[in-house]
Amino acid sequence: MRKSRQEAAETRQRIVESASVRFRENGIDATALADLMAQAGLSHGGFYKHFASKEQVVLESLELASNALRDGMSTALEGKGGINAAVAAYLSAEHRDNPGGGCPFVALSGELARGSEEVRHAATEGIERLIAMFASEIDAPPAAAKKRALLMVSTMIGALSLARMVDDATLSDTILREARKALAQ
Amino acid sequence: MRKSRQEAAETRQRIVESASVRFRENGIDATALADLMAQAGLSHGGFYKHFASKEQVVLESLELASNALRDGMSTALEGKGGINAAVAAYLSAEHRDNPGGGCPFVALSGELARGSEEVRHAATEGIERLIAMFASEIDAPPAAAKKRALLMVSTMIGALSLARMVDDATLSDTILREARKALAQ
DNA sequence: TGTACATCAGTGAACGCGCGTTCACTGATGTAC
DNA sequence: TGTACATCAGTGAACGCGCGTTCACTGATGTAC
Repeated sequence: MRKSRQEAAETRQRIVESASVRFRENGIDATALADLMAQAGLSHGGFYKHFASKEQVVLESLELASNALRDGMSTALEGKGGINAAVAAYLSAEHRDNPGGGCPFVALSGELARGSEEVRHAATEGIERLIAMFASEIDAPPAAAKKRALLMVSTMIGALSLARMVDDATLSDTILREARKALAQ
Repeated sequence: MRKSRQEAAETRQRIVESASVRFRENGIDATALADLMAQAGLSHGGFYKHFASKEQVVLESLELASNALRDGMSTALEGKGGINAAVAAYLSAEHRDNPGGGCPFVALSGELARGSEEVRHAATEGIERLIAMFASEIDAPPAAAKKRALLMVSTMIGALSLARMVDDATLSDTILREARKALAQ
């Protein structure tokens, strides 16, 4: 049953991808390794042929999700909509309703804050890069731009958190809309 | 070993209190019933003499934490510092470093968003009341005051979430400070 | 290029453990008369 | 007020289950010559 190196590398990538989705959808603790192996089309015993522990796939899938978030924001930022388009994409009903493909810092904030040193470090790096990306698009001296970006990201993350917790669709939409309006340049 | 009705009521209260702290500290899933019963000075078998399920103590402890948060904010709001004092208390290093006694909507945001209908409803009620409390202190027509309060709470929750995830103390402090400055009246 | 052997990706069963929940039991409290 | 009985808060062991992790095994791939 041995697979070629390329196939094995593809399998590994598939596991990380399904992990990054399932973790954001259900939480890290609440996602079993057997679940994400099944999602990747494998039986659960093979997990340890690719990873030393659950912690390791958590780290890699967090990095993947964090990169994907920045890629998405970057695409919006570089289009003609600029910051407003990126904010609108982040604070959209679509993002709210699809946590599995969205911001890991909202979907997993509690678990990341309580995570291991390595997990918190990976989270910090992703957050710093996200902030730097927004800061680079703000027309102000670097220090001021970073502070403004810090605040933008705080409001975006808080608004999305609230919009997901609330079970009242109208209130949830209003939270997103008000945050979008407040952050419009 | 039967206890008097008053003692039993006090025991029940103690369980809810220890649950509300442990859930915010460690997360709901990651907190075992045996843990919070031990915290309340009891063996775990007695849990079901007071509650039908873990879900029930989750609901009651969420309500307790939500009320306690509003009481704290209300005390600050009614002092001479007004909104600025309430915001400063929420966005303080002390709050950041003591999740067990703090805002449940930050400590548990992911788990609440993924929770049962009842859990999400309890969360929504707590959030709406918190927003209404801030709105009532804002000098503007009700609809505008509510929108402004919505935005304030979004920024507060997002900033505290970020400040807790980040492992860089300077960055964490800066996030809190910038949010405080931005929300100053 | 062919051949013989070593490697290792993936399978499926098993492991030990901690969890939520249940249960028989104890003995102090509550109730009926 | 006293007495006899019913109730039930709390204990500690047990339950079934799902989890992360390990393991023996298979057979295709990789390597050495």
